[in-house]
Amino acid sequence: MSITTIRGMSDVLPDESGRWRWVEERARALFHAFGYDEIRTPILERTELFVRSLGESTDVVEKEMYTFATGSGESLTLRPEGTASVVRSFVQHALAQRGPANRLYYLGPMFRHERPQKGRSRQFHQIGAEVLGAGSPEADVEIIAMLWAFLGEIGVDGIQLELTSLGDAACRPAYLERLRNFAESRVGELCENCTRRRLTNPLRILDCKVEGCRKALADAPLMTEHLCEPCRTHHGGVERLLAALGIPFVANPRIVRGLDYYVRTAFEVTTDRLGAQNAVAGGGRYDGLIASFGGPDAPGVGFAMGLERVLELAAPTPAAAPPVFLASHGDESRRAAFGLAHRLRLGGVRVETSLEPTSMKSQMRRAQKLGCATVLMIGESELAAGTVRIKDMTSGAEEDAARDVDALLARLARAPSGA
RNA sequence: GUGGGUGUAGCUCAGUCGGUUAGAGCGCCAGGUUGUGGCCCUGGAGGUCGCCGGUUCGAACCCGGUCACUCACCCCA
Repeated sequence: MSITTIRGMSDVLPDESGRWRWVEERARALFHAFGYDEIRTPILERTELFVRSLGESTDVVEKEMYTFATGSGESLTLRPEGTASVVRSFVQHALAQRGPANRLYYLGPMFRHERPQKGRSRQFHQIGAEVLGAGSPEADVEIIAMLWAFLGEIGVDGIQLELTSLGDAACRPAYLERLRNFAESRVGELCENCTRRRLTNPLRILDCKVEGCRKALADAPLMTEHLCEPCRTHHGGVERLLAALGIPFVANPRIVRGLDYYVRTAFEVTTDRLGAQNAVAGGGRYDGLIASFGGPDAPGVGFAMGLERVLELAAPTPAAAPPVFLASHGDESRRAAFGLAHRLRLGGVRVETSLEPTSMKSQMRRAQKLGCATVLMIGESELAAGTVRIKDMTSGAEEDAARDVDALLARLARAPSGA
């Protein structure tokens, strides 16, 4: 084998692509019911878009982006997440003019240059949704409810919804100061990582897994205890609405988001079944991001879920209808069968045939292997009679029927296999 | 970027103390009645033993290097 996929990027082979399609189609259908429309943005964007939206000192921007320069010296980046592009598009095309709130979803590949491991690859796929232009708790809860409903629909279990508020520009700076001071007072007890992080990204020390840090920070001040009045009201509204919809959540004031743009609501859907990775989906509110890109002062909230991770946890894929096999014997029969297969296919039936002249035995074996419930056969006698033999693979019964496309289509639609 | 584990057929894996032509199961292809599946039987295709170098009369096996995959750290979807 000479040329292979590059590290961290994999093929989705025919045996698994049906599962991907199932999940994607269920998402589209449900999101549609919630009033969301798809938005498709380019996979490649100007590097600046991500640097400015995600934050210069985030891990994603600092070390995980696939960035390269074009011949003319522009710096481009393969998107590491979806929200930045949606916001860019919202501003560029003045989508605020479409109405008070834009409900959008997207789906597709994202790229981060990390060391691959279980549940983490360099090209991965996300399905995400955003509400742009609505700042109410209802918007947050609608999007969480949609996410939660989707995960339930495809049979993902063993998950929990974690929720917190990250405050906003009015209350977060003062809180961060308080947290820094607290960390400073315990600096001797912190791990090496946290000793450094207390300056660069103090929130991060709150979810450190090192035992010593957990103890040292057990009574650290929490953002949720220091929210300003508007943030507190908003957060209370979110919790109340979630409860009203019967969506179970656990308050986790130590949730840390990897991207700088989040304010107020932040949430995560977690599991303990994905190896070291525990996030299935995550999201939150990002009021201010749109304005910072020159758009209207519109608030926004959204989520993204990792498709590979969801695929890992979802129920088995529902079985697809098996094809009908059209077997033939003899050159002339083959030509007749070739034409019939074409017309049946135009009628929407999935028809398998042998593309080479092979024995009836071999064709039957193939049909068996494919799980066909019905096999159509054309040989010398059927050719002469203008009929087709229909075999029921379960009972083994055979009968002859007129070689009439409409009649066959009607019949196959009723049969256990076919359209 | 750092550490651990693993690399033999499409897949899962055997392979003795270093020994002659590298195996099994599954899968794939064909055949076992003249136009008929499953079970069974027979045959066939398919290998740079990850790669490079070293030790040796001789290496899948021992040594060094390297690459890939994988798990974990870090971080996240």
